[in-house]
Amino acid sequence: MTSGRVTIADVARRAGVSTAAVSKVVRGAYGVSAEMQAKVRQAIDELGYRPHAAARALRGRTYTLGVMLSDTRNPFFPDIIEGITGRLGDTEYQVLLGPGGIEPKTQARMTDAMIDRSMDGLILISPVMTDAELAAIAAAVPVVVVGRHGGAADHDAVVDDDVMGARLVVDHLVGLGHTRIAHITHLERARAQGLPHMVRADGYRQAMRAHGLADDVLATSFTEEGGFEGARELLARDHRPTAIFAGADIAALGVLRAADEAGLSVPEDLSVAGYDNIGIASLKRISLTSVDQDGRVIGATAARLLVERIEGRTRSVASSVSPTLIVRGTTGPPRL
Amino acid sequence: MTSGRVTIADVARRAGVSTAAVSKVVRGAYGVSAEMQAKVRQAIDELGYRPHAAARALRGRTYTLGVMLSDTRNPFFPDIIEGITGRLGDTEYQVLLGPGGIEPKTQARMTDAMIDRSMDGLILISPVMTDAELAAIAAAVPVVVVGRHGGAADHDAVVDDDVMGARLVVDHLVGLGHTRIAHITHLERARAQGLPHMVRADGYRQAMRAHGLADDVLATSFTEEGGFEGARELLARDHRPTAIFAGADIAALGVLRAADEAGLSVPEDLSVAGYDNIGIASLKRISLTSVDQDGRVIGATAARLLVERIEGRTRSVASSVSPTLIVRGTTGPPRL
DNA sequence: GAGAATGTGTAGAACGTTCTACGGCAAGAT
DNA sequence: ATCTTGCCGTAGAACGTTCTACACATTCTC
Repeated sequence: MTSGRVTIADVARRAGVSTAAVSKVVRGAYGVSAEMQAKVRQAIDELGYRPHAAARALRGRTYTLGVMLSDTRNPFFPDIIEGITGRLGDTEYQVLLGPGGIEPKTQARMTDAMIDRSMDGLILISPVMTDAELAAIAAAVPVVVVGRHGGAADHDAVVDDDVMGARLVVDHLVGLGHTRIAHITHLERARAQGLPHMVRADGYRQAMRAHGLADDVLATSFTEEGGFEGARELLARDHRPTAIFAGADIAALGVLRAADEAGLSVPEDLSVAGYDNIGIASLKRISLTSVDQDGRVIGATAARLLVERIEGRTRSVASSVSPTLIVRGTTGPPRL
Repeated sequence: MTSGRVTIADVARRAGVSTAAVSKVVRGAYGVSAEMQAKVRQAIDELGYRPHAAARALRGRTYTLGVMLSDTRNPFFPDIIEGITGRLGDTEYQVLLGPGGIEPKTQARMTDAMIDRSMDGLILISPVMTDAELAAIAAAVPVVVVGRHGGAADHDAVVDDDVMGARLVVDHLVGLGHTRIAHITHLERARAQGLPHMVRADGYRQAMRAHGLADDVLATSFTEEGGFEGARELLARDHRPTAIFAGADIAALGVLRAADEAGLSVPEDLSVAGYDNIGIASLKRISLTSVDQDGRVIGATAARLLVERIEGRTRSVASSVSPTLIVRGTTGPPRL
C-alpha cells in the first residue's frame, strides 16, 4: 500500500494461501494442485500482480538478458536486436541493451553494470576487450559473443562467415568476366585479432588465389572518405582495376563518388560491391551490390545459444551464419 | 564466498567496522569520520567491492535509467543515446535501453519491465500509447518523453521545434526565389496527436501563409517509395512546384529519384529539402539540404530533466530544442 | 560541573522474492 | 491398526542492501 506496488503477500492474502504457494504458482514449480492454481491465478489477475524483478534478483533469476552494444551506429545492429527480441518474444525473458561505447573502459563499465544488476546472461556485440577480460565476464555470467572470430571454451560465439561473404563477391565478379579486382579494407590500429574486416580481406585473398588471380588490397578506412581516397588511388593506376570490392558499404559509397568524379560510369567502366547491405544500398538511386549478413538470424542464434547456456549447457558452441550476395546495379560485365 | 561476489559484509569484516558504516561511506552519507572513510575505502579497493544493484533496488535507488526506444531504426536515435550517456557519463547513473517495438502492446510490456526492475527513471522516445497509459507510467516512476508534442503535468517533455524547422526550410526556399513550394507529409492512420510530421506540416503551412504563398501538402508516407510517388504526382501537374520539401530525409531520397527519372536536374529544375539530416544526407553524392535536430542536445536535455525530476523537482518542464538548417547541394534558385 | 548539543558508530528491521525443510493428510501396503 | 509413500501446502531463513533509531563520546554553554 505504501508504494502502491502489489506484492506476493497481497496475492497470498487475497487467495487465502501462503506466499510460498503463490511463488510456486508464479514460477510454475512442482507441487501445486489445480485448485490452488486457479485460486492464485485469479487473485493475480484481480490485483494485477507482477513479480518484482529486483527482488527476484536477490534469490534467483531476473529473467533479464543484457546486450552490450559497442557501436550504436552499426548499421545492422537494429536487425540483430530484432532477431534477439523476436526469438525471445514468447519467453519470459526481457532484453535490455547497454550502450558500451567504443572504448574498452566504457565497455567494461557497462558489462560490470549488467553483472551488478544480476542479469541472467549477456550478449556482447563486437566487444573490444582482451581475452582475459572476456574470460572474467564469462566466469561471472553466461556469455555469447557476436561478431568476433575465434571463440573460446567459456562462452559461445556467433559470427558472420566473412570468408564466405568475400568469396561470394569475388566469384560473382569473376563470373562477370573481371580479373583485376581490388579490395579496400580498414586500417587497424588496435592489435585485436579476428576482426571482421581482417577476415574479409583474408577471404578475398583466398578467393582470388582460388581463381588464379593476383590480389590487390588497399587499406584505408571504413568511411565514405576512406572509400573515396582508396578508389582515387586505385583508379589513378596505369592498369586500373575493373572492379572494386569495398569491405563495407559505407566505403563503397565513397568508391561510387570517386567513380563519378573520374567520369567513369558504373557498372560499365567500374563495378563496385560492398559488404553489410545497409539500408540505403537498396535505394534505387544507389542500388549497390552488397553482401547481406542477415542480422536477424545472427541475433536469433545468439539468443538461442544464450538461453541454452543459461539453462545448463556447458560445452561451448561457435556458430557461423552464412551471408548471401545481393546483386544490384553497381556490378556488371567489364567493358572490353 | 559461495557466489564469489564481494558483499558489503565482507568489506565491513575486512575494515573491522559495521555494514552500516560501509553503506554510509559508499553512499557518501553524513556522519562518517575521515579515518573511517579511509579504512573503508581501502577495504573496498582491496576486495574490489561493487554494490549489488539488485539488492539496492529493494531499499533505495538502483541508479539505473531506462530509455524506451520505439524504433531502433530511427536515424537520429544514436545521437540521442550519445547525448544521454554523455550527460550521465560522470554520474553514478547507468543507462539501459529497452527496445519497445512499434506496437503499443510491446511498448507497454517494456515499460512495465523497466518499472519491475525498479529503474529510477524512464526516458520514452516517441512512445505510442494513450495519454492515460502514459499517465499510469508517470505515476509509478519519473518520466521524460522525447519527440511527442504537447506535454502534461506529470512528466517532462523534450521536443524538436518542428514548426521552426519547417519555417527554416520555407524561408530558405523563398529566399532563393521559390514561390511554388510543395510539402510531402506522412499519412496518419492512428488517431494520435502532436506527432512530429503533423507539426512539421503545420509549420510549413504557417510559414507559407506568412510569406503570402499558397500551401500545397501531399500526404503519402515517410519511405523512399512514398517520397517517390508523391514527387511523381507533384511533378506531373501543369504548374509543377519548383521546390519540394519532404518531411523526412528518407522521403526526400525518393523525391530525388523521381526527379532523376523525370529528367529534371537538381537543384536547377527542382530544389529538394528534407528533415532529420540523416547520415547519408551529407554524402557528397547525395548532398541533401536538410533540417538538423541535434539529437545530442535533445538527449542531453532529456537526461538532465530526468535527473532533476528524480531528485525532487515536481513542476513539469517542456523543453523545445531549436533545429538548424543545413544547406547543401539540392537547393538553389529556381530556373526562370 | 551539569546539561545540551554535536558528531560518530552500530543494531536490526525492512524491501519482495525464492526455496529448503518440514508438517499434515490421504491412500495404499502390511 | 500401523507403517510407508506421495502429494500438497507452509514456515521461515536467506539474498545484499538502506536507513531509522539509538548508544556512546566528546565538546560547548552557562
